[in-house]
Amino acid sequence: MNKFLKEFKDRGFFYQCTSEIELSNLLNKEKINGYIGFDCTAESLHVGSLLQIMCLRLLQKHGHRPIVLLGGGTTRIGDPSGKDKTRKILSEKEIDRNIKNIEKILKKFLNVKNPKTKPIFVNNYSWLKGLNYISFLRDIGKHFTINKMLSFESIKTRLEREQSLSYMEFNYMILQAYDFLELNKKKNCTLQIGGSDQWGNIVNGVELIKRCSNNQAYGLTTPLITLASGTKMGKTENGAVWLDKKFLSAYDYWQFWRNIDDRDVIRFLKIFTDLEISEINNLQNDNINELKILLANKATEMLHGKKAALNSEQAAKEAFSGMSLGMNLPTIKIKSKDIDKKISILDLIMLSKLENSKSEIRRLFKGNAIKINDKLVLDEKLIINNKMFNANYLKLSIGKKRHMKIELI
RNA sequence: GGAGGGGUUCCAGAGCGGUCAAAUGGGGCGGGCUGUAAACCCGUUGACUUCGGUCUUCGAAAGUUCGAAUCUUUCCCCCUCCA
Repeated sequence: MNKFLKEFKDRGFFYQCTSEIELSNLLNKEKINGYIGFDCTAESLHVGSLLQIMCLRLLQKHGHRPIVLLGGGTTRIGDPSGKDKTRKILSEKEIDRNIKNIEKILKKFLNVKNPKTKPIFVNNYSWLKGLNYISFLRDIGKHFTINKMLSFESIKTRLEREQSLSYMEFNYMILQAYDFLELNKKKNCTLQIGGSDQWGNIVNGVELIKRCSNNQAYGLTTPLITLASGTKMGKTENGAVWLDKKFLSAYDYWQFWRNIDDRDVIRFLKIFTDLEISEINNLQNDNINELKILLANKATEMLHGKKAALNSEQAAKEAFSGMSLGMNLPTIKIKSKDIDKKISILDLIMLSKLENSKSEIRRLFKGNAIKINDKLVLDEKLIINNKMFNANYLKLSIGKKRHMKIELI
C-alpha cells in the first residue's frame, strides 16, 4: 500500500475511499494535489476541523500538495448534510471576514515555505459567482438525476422527517461536485478528502469529473471523532474549543488536551500530533498523565507555538501544585486606584470574566469554590486590598480548574 | 383540501387556573473520592438582591380573571393521519 495511505489508516484517519487500489497506485506514481473544503460559517475553526487539518499536513509530509477550499460561494448556500434545519444565511461581509480569519489559522498548521507542497488557497466564490444558470443546467445539471439525488443520506433524512429543504440547499451537492470538477480542471486536483458526512458530495464530484472530462479522481473520508464518553469532541467549560486564541487562550487549549479521557489519549496522539506511530506505540505503557501532557504540548505547539506550549505547561504545573503564583496563567490587569475604591471579590471575579453572572458566583461561594492565592474565600463581600498581592500579583481560582492571575498596575 | 396533535427554562420532557422560577432525566457547574482521568456519591443549575425579597421567563400579540405556562381570540411555526 502507498505510504501516505498506510499512514492515513494507521493513524485512524480512514473511513471510506473510492477505488482504493487505484488511488494507492496513483499516489505511488506521482505527487498529487488534494483538496479539503472548509465551512466558513464561523469566524474561527474549532477542534472539530482539526482532523481535516491533520489530513492536509499528512499530504504535505508525503510530498503532496494540499488545496484549501474556503467555501465563500457554498457558505452562501449552506450544506444540508447533518443538519435538521436551514442554517441562517450570513452576510457577504461576515463570510469574507471569516474566510480571512480561517485562512490565517490554517497557515499556522501548514508548511507554507516548501515550494513543492505549499498549499493553494482557493475560494469557490470566484467561479460560482459568475455561473450562468442556463449553461450550468445544460453542462452540469444534466449529469444529475433527481432520483439519485433523493437517495442521498443528507437529502433523505430531511425529507423523511418532513423538514423542509429548500431548492437552494438541494443544490448544495451539485455545487460541491462542481467545485471538485473546477479544481480538477484548473489545479489538477485529483483527490478530495472530507468527513464521513461528506461522502455523498464527494462521490458526486468524482462522478461528475468522470463524465465531464473522463478524468479519474478520488475521494477519501475520515470518521467522525467521538470521545470515549460517547460525545462529540470539542467542548470545554466555556463552549467550543476554538483554534483562534482570540476565542480560546493557548492555556485553555492546552487544558483541553490535558483533560482528555484516559481511553482517548493514545488514539489522539496518533491523530492530533506528528509523533511517529512507532514512537507512540512505544509510549503505550508510560504514565498516563505524562502522556496527556505530551499530547497537550504537541497539540498546543502546533497551533500556538513552542513557547506558548511550554508556558501553558508551566502555568498548569504552578496552578495545580498550588505552590506558587502561576506566573504564566492568563492575566488581567487592575489599576491600584480601583483597589482604593474597595472592590469586592465578587466584583473582581466579574472583572476577570471567569464568570459573568453574580448569582452564579454567589452559588460558587456557597459551594466553597472560590480561592485567592489558594486560600478558600467564603465571604463574597471580602474587599480586595493591597496585601493580597504578592509583588503585584494575585491568583484567583474558581474550582480546581479555572485559574487566573490578577496583576496590579 | 379534510381530521387531529403540538410549540415549556441548555436539551429531552412533565405540568393544564393559585401551593410554578415550573416535576423528572440528560448535560453543565461546584464539592467529595482520585490522577487536572473514568466510575461513583452529594449539592447546584433564570437575573438582581441590603438574603426580607424584587424583576423577567412557558411560540407571538390581545383578552377573561383578584390571580394564567395553564381559559378565550387572532397570528406564526411544527408534527401525525386521510384525500
